[in-house]
Amino acid sequence: MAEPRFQRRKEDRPAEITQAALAAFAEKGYAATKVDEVAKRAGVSKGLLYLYFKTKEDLFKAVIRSFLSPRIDALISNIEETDLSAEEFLRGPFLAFAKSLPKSPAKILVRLMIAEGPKHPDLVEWYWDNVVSRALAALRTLIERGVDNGEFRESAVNEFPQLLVTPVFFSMIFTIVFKQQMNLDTDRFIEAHMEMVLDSIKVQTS
Amino acid sequence: MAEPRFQRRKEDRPAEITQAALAAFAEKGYAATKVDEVAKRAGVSKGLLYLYFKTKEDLFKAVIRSFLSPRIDALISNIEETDLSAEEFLRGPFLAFAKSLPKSPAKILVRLMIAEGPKHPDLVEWYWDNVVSRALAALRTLIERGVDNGEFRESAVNEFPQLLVTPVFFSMIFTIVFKQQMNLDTDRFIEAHMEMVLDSIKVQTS
DNA sequence: ATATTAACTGACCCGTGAGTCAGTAACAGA
DNA sequence: TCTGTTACTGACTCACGGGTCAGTTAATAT
Repeated sequence: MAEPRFQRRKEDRPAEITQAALAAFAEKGYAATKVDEVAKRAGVSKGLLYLYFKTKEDLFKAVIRSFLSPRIDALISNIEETDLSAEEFLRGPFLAFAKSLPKSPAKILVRLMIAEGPKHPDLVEWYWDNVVSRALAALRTLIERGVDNGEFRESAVNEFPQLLVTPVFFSMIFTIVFKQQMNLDTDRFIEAHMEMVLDSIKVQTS
Repeated sequence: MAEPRFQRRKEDRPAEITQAALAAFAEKGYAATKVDEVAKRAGVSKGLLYLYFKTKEDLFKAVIRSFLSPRIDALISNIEETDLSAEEFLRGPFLAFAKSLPKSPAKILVRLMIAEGPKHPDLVEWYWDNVVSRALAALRTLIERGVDNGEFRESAVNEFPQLLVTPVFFSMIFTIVFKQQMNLDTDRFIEAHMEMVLDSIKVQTS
């Protein structure tokens, strides 16, 4: 009759805890978030949390890893398998992805990486290997394809594919830090930047 | 004869302490930096630090304020008083300033603002009022001057002067987070972006 | 029913570091 | 040289939060 005080759900706990931790870190940052608080959000005792994650830092790393990998994998395979022209891909799927990021929880993770990265070098290394360098390589491939096609001229974007992505990061940070002060229209901001880039690298056809 | 154990230097202490705090925060971040450690770096006891700054948070705010104001004032009055054309100004003083930022301690402060900003809303407000909004306004004026001169066409940069500045922030963050992984040539990166922008907004004269 | 396993709880421990304050000594003035 | 002022010291307090563990209870097997 009496409700059981808890259930045993070994499988789901880690994901639930990670989710709760993301929310908590998002609100308060890493250092200011208490492990107890994360446990409470996940509907779990602190002791159990320490059964699944050895330390608070360990939990932090798990949060980052579990949320970033899927997204970036999707984009990369998208680039590799698309049969759109380079310009079409940039204007279509890439732009859509870029515009979605500042609205997604990813922006929280980016902030956490900036804030806590220097204290967790092995996490940064993982992040570089599994996310950043792969994304940069994929973008570079895309641009080169455009050059080979005769769509784009050879330009600094070949060397610095980051130039495609600066307004995305800017938007994420700007909206996090200054959300009380100003409401940046990130969609139009990112579109405008894309126009500038294409203006500059497209081969004139007239 | 015996060396005095300390000197009384009311005037210089605050600046020395802020300087020490900047260095410490830069290395470890805010939360992980101990007040004792800041005091030690400044060659001062913890008690004295608390004579000049009421709390650790107070110290943090003082650090931000004292280092950012001067730089931004210089840039703004520069824009207002220059007799260069808009393009000349962008290619000259503005570009030089933009390239200098990722190499200066300013990048540390930017990281601190991102990391700690959400926990210090009044600091963010000050930063917005005294630094960001003024800088944006000055840039907007500069661009409009260019349009009025017939140098530039009307473009998204009028509405989003931030577009001029995205690679600067990107460079600062990228070099902080990934300094072990990759050495971004921030000068060329920022120059390349400037070229793209000018390409895109310059009125064709040929 | 009973025993066994292991998922789970929460009170406790203890290092850490922000902030205090009673005392000390540098400097100024007489 | 003595005296008053106050810049300065550093040992101390105490709240806080990461991490532990002895015990409890849900689920499973016999």
